[in-house]
Amino acid sequence: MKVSTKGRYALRIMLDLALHNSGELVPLKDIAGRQDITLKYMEQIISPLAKAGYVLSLRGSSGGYRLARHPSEYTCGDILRVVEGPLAPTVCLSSGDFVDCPRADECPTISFWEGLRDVINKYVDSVTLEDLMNEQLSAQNDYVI
Amino acid sequence: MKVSTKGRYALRIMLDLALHNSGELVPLKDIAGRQDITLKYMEQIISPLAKAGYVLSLRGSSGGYRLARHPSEYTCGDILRVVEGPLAPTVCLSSGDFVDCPRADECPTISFWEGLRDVINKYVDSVTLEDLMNEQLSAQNDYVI
DNA sequence: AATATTCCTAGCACAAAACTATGAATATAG
DNA sequence: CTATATTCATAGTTTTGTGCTAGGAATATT
Repeated sequence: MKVSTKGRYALRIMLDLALHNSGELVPLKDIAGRQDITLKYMEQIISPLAKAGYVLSLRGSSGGYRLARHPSEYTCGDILRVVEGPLAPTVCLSSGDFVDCPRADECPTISFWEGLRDVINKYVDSVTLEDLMNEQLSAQNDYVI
Repeated sequence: MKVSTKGRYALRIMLDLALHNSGELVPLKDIAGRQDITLKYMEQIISPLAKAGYVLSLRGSSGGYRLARHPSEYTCGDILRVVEGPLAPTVCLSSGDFVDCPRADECPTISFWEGLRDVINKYVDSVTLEDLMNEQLSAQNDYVI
């Protein structure tokens, strides 16, 4: 029941972009330095986020990435699902309809797992990138005072 | 974010025991037949459940397992945690206190993950083995009628 | 004594996760 | 217009975990 590093890193990358959201492009090298994630691994993680239109990119010198929307318009669930796939606790609930399992009809645990899937998704969709930003900013204030 | 087969099978094994809870001992071989799980793999899965006192066992001919308590006294969370370990979405939340992560203090996502851990555990602890039994039994009735 | 079970431990095959590596495409800067 | 800095695409590698298989000891019943 663990979220992979891709999911966790994706959240940190998006949060980093949100905190440096001046309108200018932020090169991955900068984020890599701040977040202790290798450049090459980050490229792989941000790639699906770019394809999903969550971040905008420009190549070449002084290129980089920036958010496509306001931080309040991304839920953590949005971001996690893009890099992790469906947030479902079983394979039979991952592929839209329960194609795989021959026991699906009579399965006494399926509705339990559906319930779990639903509370997970409801929760991760209740927190936005902006919420994480505020968390971060208030923690910094605590530190300064 | 997947539950392993151990967790899923553990639930099915416990449910099978609950549905055959006549007071007699049920040998794993019987459960293996009904549940399409190999005997040897089931042995491994039920072992921690026996050690946790969730099932009682007797060796030898006409030995087997039975539930230690009434089905209503097990939550799905209880069972899953015994075989899967802590139901936490990150390693840093799995080992009691966040020992591992040097970033824990300033981590802006930790409370998000704590929230996720909490909703997961709250949900899995809200469903009991008896609930699964009722699900199963009413499904069977549907089928018969 | 034979048999049927749980219990214990080790190993193995496969898949997935977590990176690393190489280099092409492309935009800017000087 | 060349050097440089970036994204983009793809493939390879290493490590870890999952999902089982195997063999046999211990123990209770028949």
